[in-house]
Amino acid sequence: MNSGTKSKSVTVIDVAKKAGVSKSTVSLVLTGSPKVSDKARSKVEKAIDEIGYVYNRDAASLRSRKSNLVAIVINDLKNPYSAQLAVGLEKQIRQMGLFSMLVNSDENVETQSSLVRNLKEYNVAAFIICPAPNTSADWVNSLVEQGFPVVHIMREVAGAKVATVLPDNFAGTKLATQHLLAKGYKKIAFIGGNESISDYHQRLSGYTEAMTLAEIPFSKKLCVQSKTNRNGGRSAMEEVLISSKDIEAVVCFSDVIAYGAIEYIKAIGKQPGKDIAVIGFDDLEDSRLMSPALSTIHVDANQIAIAVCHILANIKEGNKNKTLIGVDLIERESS
Amino acid sequence: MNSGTKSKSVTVIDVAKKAGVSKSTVSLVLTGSPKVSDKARSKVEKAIDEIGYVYNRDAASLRSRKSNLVAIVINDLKNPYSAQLAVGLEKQIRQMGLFSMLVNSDENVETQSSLVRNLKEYNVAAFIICPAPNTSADWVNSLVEQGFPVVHIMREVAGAKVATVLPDNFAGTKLATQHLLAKGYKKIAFIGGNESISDYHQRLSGYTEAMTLAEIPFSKKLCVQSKTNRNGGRSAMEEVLISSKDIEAVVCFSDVIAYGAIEYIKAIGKQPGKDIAVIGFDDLEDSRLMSPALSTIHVDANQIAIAVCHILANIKEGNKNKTLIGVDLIERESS
DNA sequence: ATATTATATTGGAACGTTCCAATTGGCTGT
DNA sequence: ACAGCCAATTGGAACGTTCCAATATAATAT
Repeated sequence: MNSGTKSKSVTVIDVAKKAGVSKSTVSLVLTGSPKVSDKARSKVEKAIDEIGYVYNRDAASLRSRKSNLVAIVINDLKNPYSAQLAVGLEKQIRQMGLFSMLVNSDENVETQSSLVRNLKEYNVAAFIICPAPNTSADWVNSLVEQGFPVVHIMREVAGAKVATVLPDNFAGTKLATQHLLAKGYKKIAFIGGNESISDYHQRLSGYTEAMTLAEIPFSKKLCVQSKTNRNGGRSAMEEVLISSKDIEAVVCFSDVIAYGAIEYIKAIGKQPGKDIAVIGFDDLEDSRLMSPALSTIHVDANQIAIAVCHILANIKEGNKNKTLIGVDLIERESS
Repeated sequence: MNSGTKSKSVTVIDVAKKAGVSKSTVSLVLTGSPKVSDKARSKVEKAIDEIGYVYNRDAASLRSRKSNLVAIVINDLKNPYSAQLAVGLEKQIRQMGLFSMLVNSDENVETQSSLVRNLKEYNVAAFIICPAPNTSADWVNSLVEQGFPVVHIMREVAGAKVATVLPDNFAGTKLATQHLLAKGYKKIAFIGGNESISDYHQRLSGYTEAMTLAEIPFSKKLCVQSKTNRNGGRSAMEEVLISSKDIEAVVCFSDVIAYGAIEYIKAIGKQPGKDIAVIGFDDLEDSRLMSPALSTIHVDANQIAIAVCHILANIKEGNKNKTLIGVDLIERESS
């Protein structure tokens, strides 16, 4: 198709005729102006219903140079936490009286920039971006310089002059590691995730910080990177167990990684939570339901959404700050 | 904000001046017309780069009454299969040279109609809808009558005059059930899902058909409905085991339901795939990786996306047909 | 050469809305 | 009764693009 040609549209002028007022008055009603009389307003509203008028936002935003479309650029919709976040953002944005559209960059920086290029043409009012790996600061900064409000979520781009909302990754894995230390475990691994994304470094240093404070020397062998999907967790667990058979506990980069790790632990006939303690990060819904239920670091997606919308609402202030969202330790059966 | 006022926009006229041609020529270049000389085209393209011009689709679609925006209205983005489907659709639509925007109805019919009302204002060219439960045929039909191309996916709305693409649910559960029967199981339950959505009935009848053909009398007790999330599967499994302790196998409404069922089976100390066989529906990525790996009915999300785009491309034919996507039995450890 | 056709280019009108400056109408106070 | 004022309403211009009919240019045939 590549076209959606509607026959002949009902315009504001048709409404005006039907209601016996001028098109300007109709426009005022549509934009919710307070300076229109109740009588006129109800006449217009009645006419709109009768005549089946649909507001044409193309014309409106062309003329007014305004938009209430917010783009949410998600890195990977298939990731359950991303999906949860997207849903939370969507709801929150709608509550602000704005409208959101969701697109998926699939962790691909070229797809991401192509999407954003298109979205600019569609006159979006703002961008909420969970940046794909290797997103360049220059790219983001130029987007901002062009006048687009931009908020980053979950990941930081070094050098980007952009407001960023993300969980307190450092505190999270520190908490997780200290929880395992308190249980008496000493040989603790950190598995999953990939150094091409900023949260990896933060989560890794939370772990090393806790280990260092406990005066346990850092061992590179105990840190194994992987893809961020379940399979990645599985093979990272396998790899770390090959080099260090006596591991007592693992801090996982995410819940999904933990799922994979638990799969592998079960597969070799050991019991997660008993033979090897496991703790995740995110607190997905499934983590509570699985068995053994997964201990994890809870990150409230709604809180992130609320913080993002707060920044969006005050974007004129030119907020370029980092907002850290607090995290909670959730202790379940796996640790 | 509620506005994204850009200072002063660079227009097609500025490009024309810079390139030394008329605005009409620039427009022809932008729309990819073949009737513009190579020389003029390259002059224009150079000017566009130099001057930093962004195409204004609001103006374009206002004037041309065309749009290449396709809305994907998903029922529940948190559901992994929906997410997979959404990603597939997005990619496929982009390949057609169109642009897609994703919104989430959250299984709520009011949210759904509010979203669609808004999307109409944004001049979308077509709607791809996975209808929320209790979507009315009248509502859909009026959308079609207004001239919007509409394709339904995954679920049918009785009485809706709309092209629909969905997996062959009936064949799927029949296949699944016959697979279990061939393994020698006779006491087979069907759990999960909810009669408010059309695929439930189709999947249920695939099961009953297979049972009837095997001359096993239908027992209502063996069919337990539930919410479509993991928890639903868990409690459905629990419920069906209370009334019939001797169940040998379960056909699950979906993989997610199967995950819940397997949780419960493990929780009561039995072995899924050994004590009780389990088969799912969808074939999520995790199903292959978990242990025991889940037997399931594979439904190719990309094939669905391709079928949808095919219909979209030929929408002028007024296609109102049902397109069934073939399914495959995937035999793994759980059965 | 000129007439003919095909090809490229062009300026003005139009899409449906909002903005602006101007007008109308209803009050109040004198 | 009239000036003054505030509130509500209004018509025309403008937003940036595409469409259309017309013109300019190039290529071919006579």
